[in-house]
Amino acid sequence: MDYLKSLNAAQRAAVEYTEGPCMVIAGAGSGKTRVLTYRIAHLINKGVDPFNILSLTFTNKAAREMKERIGKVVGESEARNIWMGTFHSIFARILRVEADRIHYPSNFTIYDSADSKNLIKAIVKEMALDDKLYKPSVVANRISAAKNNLISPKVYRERAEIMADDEVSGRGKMVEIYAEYNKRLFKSSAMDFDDLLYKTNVLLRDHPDVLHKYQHKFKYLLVDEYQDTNFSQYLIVKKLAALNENLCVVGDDAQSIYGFRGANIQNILNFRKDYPDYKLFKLEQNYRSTKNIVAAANSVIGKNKDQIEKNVWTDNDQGDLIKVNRSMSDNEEGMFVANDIFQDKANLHLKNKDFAILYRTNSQSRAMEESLRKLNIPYRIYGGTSFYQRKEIKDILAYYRLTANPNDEEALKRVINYPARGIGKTTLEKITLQAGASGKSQWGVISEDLDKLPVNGGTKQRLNDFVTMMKSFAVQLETTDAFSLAEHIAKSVGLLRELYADKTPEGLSRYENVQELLNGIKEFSESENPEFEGRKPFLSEFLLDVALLTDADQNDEDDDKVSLMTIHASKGLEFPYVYVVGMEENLFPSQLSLTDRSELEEERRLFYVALTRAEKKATLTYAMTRYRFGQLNHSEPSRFIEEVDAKFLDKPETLENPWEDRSSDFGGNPWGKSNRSTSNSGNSYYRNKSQKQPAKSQPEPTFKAPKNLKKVSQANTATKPPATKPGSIVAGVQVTHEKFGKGKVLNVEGVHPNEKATVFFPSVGQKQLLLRFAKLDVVG
DNA sequence: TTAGTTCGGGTTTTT
DNA sequence: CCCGAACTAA
Repeated sequence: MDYLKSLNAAQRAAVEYTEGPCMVIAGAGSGKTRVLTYRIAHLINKGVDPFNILSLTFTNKAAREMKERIGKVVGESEARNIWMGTFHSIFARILRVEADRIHYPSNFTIYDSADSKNLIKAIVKEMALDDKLYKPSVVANRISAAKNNLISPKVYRERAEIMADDEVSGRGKMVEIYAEYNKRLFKSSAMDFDDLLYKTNVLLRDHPDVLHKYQHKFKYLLVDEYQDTNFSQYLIVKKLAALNENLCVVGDDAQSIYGFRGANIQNILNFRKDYPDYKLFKLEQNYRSTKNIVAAANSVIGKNKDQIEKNVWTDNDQGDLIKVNRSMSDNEEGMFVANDIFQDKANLHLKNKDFAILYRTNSQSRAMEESLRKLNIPYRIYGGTSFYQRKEIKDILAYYRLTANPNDEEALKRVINYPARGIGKTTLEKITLQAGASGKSQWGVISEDLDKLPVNGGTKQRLNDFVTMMKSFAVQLETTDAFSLAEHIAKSVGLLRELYADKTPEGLSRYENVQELLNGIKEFSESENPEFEGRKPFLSEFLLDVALLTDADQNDEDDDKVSLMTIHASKGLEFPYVYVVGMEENLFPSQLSLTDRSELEEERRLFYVALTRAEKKATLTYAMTRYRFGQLNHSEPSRFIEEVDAKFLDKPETLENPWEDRSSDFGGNPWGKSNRSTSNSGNSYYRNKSQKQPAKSQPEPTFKAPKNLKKVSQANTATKPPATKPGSIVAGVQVTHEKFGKGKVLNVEGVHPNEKATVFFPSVGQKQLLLRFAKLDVVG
């Protein structure tokens, strides 16, 4: 048991205390993962069957990596049998097994947040509510909060204070939306993210035999990032652990950054109430960062009121001070960071992957990317619009989803008219209406009750063709392997062709993305997994977890690239050199957090997380001006810079005067002289300087003028009489058309208001024009 | 019904 | 600036 020797006293105690409840408070960089890994390895070495261990992590990637590390100690064949994954993926798996208990099919679809919001949007529209008031994001958050606190629509109605909240905000119909939303999910054989936890609670509550089964199965429970669990998750853990109480939770209250998602620090604080005889371990020695970084981070987090007392310290070197840099603009900030990386790399012989750039919001990546590209520094963005969120990927996945689960409403809406097949908005509305009235899904309506649908024959035919096509895919679900069917569908619906035809750079990348997805499915098809008993997996099996995959789960080629990501995404990671950019008021801390103490404290913890990612050196940067929604705005340095004890900062005097001449900063920068955008930024800086005021106060008159002009010209066209007088257009007359010029009417057919004229224009040839629309003037 | 265009509004953070 | 919704033209 060599691994025990590599642990310090506190770590070792936590690893060896295997029976009974315990909590490990793990300061940043204190070897938490190490403890978790060895604890599990230790359990297995002591004879615990891996099948009896459930370990819940925050990301699937963390689970994968931990399994790998455990495998190195106890052997891979043992490690693979541990139940390890995120709450969502583990309990989705269990829900599929036990689906019939809660009256769901086991192949239920998992709606991602975009699907949820679309459904909410549709419901708000159907209920004829004000979509400004009932914004999908607002409604989704409210429903999500309810579900995370195990409040069903029924309970919601009974809770006066919740209902009162809605009334006060003018959203009294919230609970009606919630109820309908759940109904529609069920009808679609779908669950949203929160349902995966909610329904697990229902399952364990209403089916004692099931609870019993899993209590026996999971004799040892571990929960990582416990500070980020919500009530729903807390209760699942509590129930599962109730029999054996071999529960070990690991976390750090100082790193709780998911309060907006319902995470509840109180879960940590309440642990002692649920398990009065619990054992507490504190990991306080930091192995990651320099003394300066640790002390600076401590000085920041000390400003928070709510926290568990601990003393994080380190034996590491003193290290560099934390550098603070001011730039004139967001672009210049990007240039500074890229330039700094470039120079450090050369001077200190570092690799790209030694650097990370962290920001509060995804939109900040752009300025960084541009600058890195200019210096040919390879980088990788984590998060952002994830691969699976891209339109082209969601479109094609929607076909697969609908094939596997025809009741999936969101999938059906996505593909029924894409690529365009003449089934428009009106038709879809009729289908939805009838689905609501009949209790059937939309698919049920078009596949079973098509003759009752009040649409014309052509539309009926097209709907029928669509149904026939989808059925032809469905029959192959269990005969054709995942890749073959996926490829067949992509080709035969014409999606691949349509994307291939688009030769714009964006179109090209869309096509490549779809190819990448197909490659992924191919890989999956050929993977050898005992679950599939020697045959190739089916497409439905590929779909099971796809909604739970995120960018962080993408294969992590050990490329030598600079990492760019949000601070949230950086949790649990570490890098020698870290830049925290956009250190500005209203950005970090976020504007939305300023009115609420607990939210501001969460922002501060976020800053703490950012700082403690750094091993050797941290750099904080902020810009005086920043583009937001395409508009230049003035910004102030973040209060968090002030909150770091000044003795840990390298904050040059020159920062005091924002308008001094800094043009020499550009001397010897690696961009060279020819680079236009460098000098562009310089120009904007000088322009600001000469006006001696920040750019924000400029009212931008030049911006508005053309807008007004446009409006005027629009009004003019609107007041023009609709050109064609009824009855004046007959075969033989000469006409003029705004675009096509002179022409001769050859024929007029159809009855009002659908008269269609065939007109010959010497300029463009023969045209069919609807008189109701076309502006035709009779000549003479 | 569809395609093309304009308009308005949005930015936290993510399983 | 960038997206989707709404509007407009055919």
